Amino acid sequence: MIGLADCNNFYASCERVFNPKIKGKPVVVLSNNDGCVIARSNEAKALNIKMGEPAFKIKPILQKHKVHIFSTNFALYGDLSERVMNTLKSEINKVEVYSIDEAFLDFSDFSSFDRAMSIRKKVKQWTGIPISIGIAPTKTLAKVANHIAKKSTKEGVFVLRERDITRSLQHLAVEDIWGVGRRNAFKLKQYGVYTALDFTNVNIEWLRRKFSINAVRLQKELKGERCYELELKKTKKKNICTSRSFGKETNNYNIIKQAVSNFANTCAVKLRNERSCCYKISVFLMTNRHKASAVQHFPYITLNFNTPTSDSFEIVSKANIALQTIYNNACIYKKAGVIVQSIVSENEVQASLFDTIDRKKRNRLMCSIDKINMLMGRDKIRLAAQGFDRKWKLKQEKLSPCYTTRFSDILSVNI
DNA sequence: TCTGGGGTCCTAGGACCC
DNA sequence: TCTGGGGTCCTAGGACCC
Repeated sequence: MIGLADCNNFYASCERVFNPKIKGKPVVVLSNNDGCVIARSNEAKALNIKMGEPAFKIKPILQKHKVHIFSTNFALYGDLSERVMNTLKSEINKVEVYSIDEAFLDFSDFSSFDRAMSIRKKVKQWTGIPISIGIAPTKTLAKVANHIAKKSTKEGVFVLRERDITRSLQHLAVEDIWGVGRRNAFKLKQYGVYTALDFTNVNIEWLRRKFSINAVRLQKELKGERCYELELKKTKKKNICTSRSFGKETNNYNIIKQAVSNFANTCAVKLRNERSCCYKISVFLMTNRHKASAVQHFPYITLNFNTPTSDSFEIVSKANIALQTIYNNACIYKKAGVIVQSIVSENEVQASLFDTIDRKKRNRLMCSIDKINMLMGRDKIRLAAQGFDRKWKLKQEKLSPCYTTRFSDILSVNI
C-alpha cells in the first residue's frame, strides 16, 4: 500500500505554530505582493472565502470577521516543511517528498489504521502541524483516500481497502481526481462522465483517443493497477524560473533592470545549488492584464550561451542584453522574470571551441561568493547591476516573524 | 489602488533527413 | 493525367500539479 500524508491548511497551520493566539480563529495567507488568498484555516473556509480570491475583493468579509491575514513567509513554511518530512522519515523508510506539504509513504511492509494514527500524532507533537493520511494500493487512490480522510473522518486517517474502492469512487466528483483539471473535467462531463466511478467505466481506447496517455494511466490507477511508483531519487530540475510582480507597476528602465538582474542572479545561485549549468536564458516582461485601458505587452526572448554556465556574471549580463531587446518604454510593466533552460549537469558541460573564459577561476570565485553569502546573509556580496534600493520589491505588509530561521525573530518566553 | 510563483509532461505541427 | 514513405528532432502551447 501507498500512503499520502498531506498537511492540513499548511501555510495557515504554520502561522499558528508559534502564534497560539490565532488558534480557532479564521486565518488566511496571501500570495506574493499580498495579492490572492492561497491558504485558509477551516474557520476561514467556513466564511466561504475561496482559494485564489484577490484579497482586495473580499476586504469587507476579512474585516467583518476579524480574519487574521498574513503575507507569505516561505522561510518559515520551508523550514517547518522540512521538520514534517524529517519526522515522517523517522517512521517510514521510503518517503517521496512530493510538494512542500505532501509526501508519499511506502506502506508495503505493513499498513494499518493504528500505525497511520501514531505517525499523525507524532508529527503533530514534534512539529505542531496537523496532517491527514490516506492509504491505498496506488498513488492516485492514496490521493482519494486522503481526500476522504480530510473531508469525512474525525481522525484524519483513512485506509482505502480494495473492496471499498467502488463505493468511494462513486462519491468522488470527476474534477476532484488527481490529474483531472478544470478543462478536462468540463470535457468529461460533456460526455456524461461525472464521477470517478464513471471515469473508471469508460472505454480505454476512447480515453486514449480523446485525451492523452495520462488519462489512460489515471484510469488504471483508479482501478488499482499501479502506473506511478514512489520516486525516491532527487532529480535535477529541467527549468529554473525566478519571477515576481513588482510592488508598484513601472516603466522605469533602471528599476526593471535591477529587478531582472536580481532574478537572473537568483537563477544562477539556484543552478549552482543544483550543480547544473544552462544553455539558454529567457527573459520576459508583463504588463497588467487586469487593466483593460493599459497598453498590453508580454514580450519574451530566449538567448543562448556558447558554453553552458552557472556563472552569475555571464547570466546577469546576458539577461540584461535580453531585457534591452524586449523593453518598450511606452508600456507600464507589472511583472518580470528570468528562466534558465536546457540544463545540464555541471560535470557534463561541453565547452565551446572558442571559449575565452577561465572557468576554473570563475568557479572558485562563485564558490567563495556563495559561501560568504551563506554565512553573512543573502546578497551580502552582489553584482553592481543588482543595486541596493530594491524599488521593485514586493508588498508584504503582514509578514510574520521567521521564528525558526532568524536569530532576531526567535520567540522570547516570559516566565 | 489592488489580481502569485514555480514546476512537469504531452501533443501537434514544422523542419529536416534519406 | 499522375507527385511516396518513413523517420527524427525541436518548439510552442496546453494541461496539469502544488
